[in-house]
Amino acid sequence: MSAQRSAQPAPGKSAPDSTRRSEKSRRAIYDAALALVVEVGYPKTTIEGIAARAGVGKQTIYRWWSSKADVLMEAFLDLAERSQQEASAEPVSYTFPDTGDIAADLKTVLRATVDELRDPRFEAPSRALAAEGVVNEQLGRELVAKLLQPSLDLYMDRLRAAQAAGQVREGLDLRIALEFFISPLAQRWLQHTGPISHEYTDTLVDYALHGLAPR
Amino acid sequence: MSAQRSAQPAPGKSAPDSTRRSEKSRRAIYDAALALVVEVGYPKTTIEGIAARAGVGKQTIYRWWSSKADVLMEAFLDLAERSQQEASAEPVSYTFPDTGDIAADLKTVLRATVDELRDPRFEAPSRALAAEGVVNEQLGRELVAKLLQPSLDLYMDRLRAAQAAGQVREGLDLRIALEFFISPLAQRWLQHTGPISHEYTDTLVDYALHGLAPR
Amino acid sequence: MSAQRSAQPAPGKSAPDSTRRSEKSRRAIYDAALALVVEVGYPKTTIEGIAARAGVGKQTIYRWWSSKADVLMEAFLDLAERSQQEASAEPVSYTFPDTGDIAADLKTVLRATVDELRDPRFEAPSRALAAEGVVNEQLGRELVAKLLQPSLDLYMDRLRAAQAAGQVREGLDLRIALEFFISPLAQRWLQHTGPISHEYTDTLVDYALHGLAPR
Amino acid sequence: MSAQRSAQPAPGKSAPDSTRRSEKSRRAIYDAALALVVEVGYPKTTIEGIAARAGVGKQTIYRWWSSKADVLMEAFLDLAERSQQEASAEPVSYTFPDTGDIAADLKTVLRATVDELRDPRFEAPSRALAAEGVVNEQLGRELVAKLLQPSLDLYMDRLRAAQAAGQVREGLDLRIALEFFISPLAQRWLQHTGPISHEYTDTLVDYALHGLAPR
DNA sequence: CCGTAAGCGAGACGGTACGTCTTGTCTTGTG
DNA sequence: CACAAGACAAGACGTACCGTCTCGCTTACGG
Repeated sequence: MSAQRSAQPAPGKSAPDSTRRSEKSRRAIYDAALALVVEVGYPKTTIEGIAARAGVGKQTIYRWWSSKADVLMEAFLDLAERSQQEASAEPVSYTFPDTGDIAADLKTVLRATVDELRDPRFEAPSRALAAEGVVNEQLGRELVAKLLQPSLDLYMDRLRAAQAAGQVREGLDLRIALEFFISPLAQRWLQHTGPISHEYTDTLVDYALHGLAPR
Repeated sequence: MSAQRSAQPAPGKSAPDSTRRSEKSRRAIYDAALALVVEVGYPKTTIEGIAARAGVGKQTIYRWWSSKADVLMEAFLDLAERSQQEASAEPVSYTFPDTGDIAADLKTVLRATVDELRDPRFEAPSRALAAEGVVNEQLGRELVAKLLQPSLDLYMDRLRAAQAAGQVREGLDLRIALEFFISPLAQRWLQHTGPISHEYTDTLVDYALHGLAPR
Repeated sequence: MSAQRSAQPAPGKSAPDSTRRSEKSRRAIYDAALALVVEVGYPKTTIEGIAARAGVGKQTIYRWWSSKADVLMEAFLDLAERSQQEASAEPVSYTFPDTGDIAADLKTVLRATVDELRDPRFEAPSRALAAEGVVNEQLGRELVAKLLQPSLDLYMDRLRAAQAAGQVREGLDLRIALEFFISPLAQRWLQHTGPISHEYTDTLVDYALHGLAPR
Repeated sequence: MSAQRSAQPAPGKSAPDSTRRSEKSRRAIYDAALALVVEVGYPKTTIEGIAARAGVGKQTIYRWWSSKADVLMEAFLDLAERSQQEASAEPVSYTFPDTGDIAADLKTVLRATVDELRDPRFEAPSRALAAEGVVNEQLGRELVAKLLQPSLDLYMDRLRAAQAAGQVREGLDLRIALEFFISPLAQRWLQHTGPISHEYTDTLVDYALHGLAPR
């Protein structure tokens, strides 16, 4: 992904030949990066440390990625992909449950999200990336596009179905409606403004749907 | 503020005597820190740089603050205080408008918030601190307590008044209700998930109040 | 001594009033300086360390001395004076033995010198001062004048007496003759070019007197 | 030389690979160190200053040397080697003149030594190293072994030849005899106890040989 | 005998250098 | 030619001292 960026002409520097890239090194770097972020935290995770732990030369990292955040982002995307493939038969894309009961479906998904946000394997790198994205707009947008947007699209689809089924008022901007479910949880998690739990997301769904329901 | 922290026993290191602290240096450090964050960004803002720009020895920074984030947080709190005092007759505390129309009042305040989030003087340090808070829970909580909570309390008061006036349904958890106004804006700003504008926050208020209104 | 230097007009800075000087502080500073040089070595002996150990403000040191070497020099002179007063009835000045046998007398004195050079109470500060004097000519000359010269004068007197008694050839430059006894020992001690012992100095005396004896 | 020291196991820190060492940096560091010692004096010569002047990172100094004194010692040894190679056809070792007249030969060599001690290119670093050696026994012994001993050996050889030729008494300890020529000059130079000149060393030779001559 | 001006302990201050750590580039061999 | 290894220039880190500068507090003197 970053390799795509690097594959751009990159004036003056001839781009590396990605066909000869060592898959073993890539894996080792991902693993080292994620492990270090979990163990010592993002700020103390250094490129040198990743290289040493991965048994890789520093140049191998600089050749393929442009920054520590870039490494971590790819490592995390890879982690997310792999753990999805574990969890589901379908290779790449999540599916959003559709039992016909929009409230129940949203609660199910949000409960799963809460669990994920609390899983320490995910929490450390997610926070690190989120923090980086707050300050670095380019990386932030990339994160949103690659990590967040796919999920949001599934929500949107489900909400559209609910709207078609008359469970959500006509004419609503679903992008904004969606935020009533997502953003409060996001903010509590990002800014430590409150505890997150299944009860909390359930309440969120109830309150928000109340406002979205047809009159 | 940091002085209060430093006033804790601080085992092994005798705490500095805050009565002899140089006010001039403190001011110069605040100004330098804020200016540098705006000019070169948070990661490239260094303690050495702040010291040099403030015309101050590094030790004077390390004596009174524990980290770059700590310096910036106090500098920002100080900035916030000063710009409030400029803006209002009342010395320290904001007031939340209460025209009797909860929708209008919320829109007013949120529009002001949008303006503030876009003011470059505020944006750079706020983002830096927010990012730091995402990753560093202790600092995150401190930020929330000192910067966010006072504002949230004013929202809560206003919502309670609206509830008393019958504009908001009885029995609602206002802390959660509040998040419908605050969190979507916060997330859009923090994560660059969407544009923020007066129109957006107006819509937010309309949608959210719809769900909170009495049946 | 340094007070005498400081008592010079010192343009711009009014000289401190030495009549009001705290004797207790001076003593404490001497003791601290000597103890630290013995314990941690000269380079790691700092003015701050001396002040802290002496329970004295830094300014009290800077008021009366111009440098670490200056403090140590006075402290050492004081030590030398005190240990002389212990050792002899006569208050200040050494005496050089005169048994009529120049060889025996020189051997006696040089043996005592060897013992002193090996006394750890003296060795650390002496080396420190000597080293400083190698590099800092002004201090070096001061050291020679105050510490070395008085002893050398006694040697000269004794050699003159020996010359009068016909034990040393007429017409010799005694200042140079003297160096045959003193310098080899000095060099061995200063530069670690060889071991120093009573046997060594005895041999030195024998060899040297051989060259100085009348033909 | 330091590389040899560094080649010791050096527990915990893997030793740097001296085959990849930058010769250019080494030269630049030597030059900078010597120049700074001459220009600003040893105490004001800092590692940072050397690095800056040599256009070298500080780490490059710390990688190969353990202290300022260590750098200077190697720089000085290198200087000494280079200026010997300039002066003589024979690559490394000095030669001591042997005209058959021991007095004349000693005077020649000592006059040359006096000239060297007064050459400002040599004086500043020599004094700095000598001073360091007074206080730091390990470094002192290293200095003696590497700088002084080779010269002393040549003296010894010459004295042995003189002894064989009947110009010096049998049975004398030549190591001690040697000191009559060397040490007085050394002390005058080190401790500023007297002026040094060709006349002085000539006298020294005359007086000392007098005592060493056969009866 | 009382104020006032020193010396004093304390320690904050603007600085400089320390020795360490990391960055991103470059170089040297190996596979 | 990608790679592991790691030397290199650069520069920030947090610490230790430097020498100067207030602070209050004795402490002795001089009006």
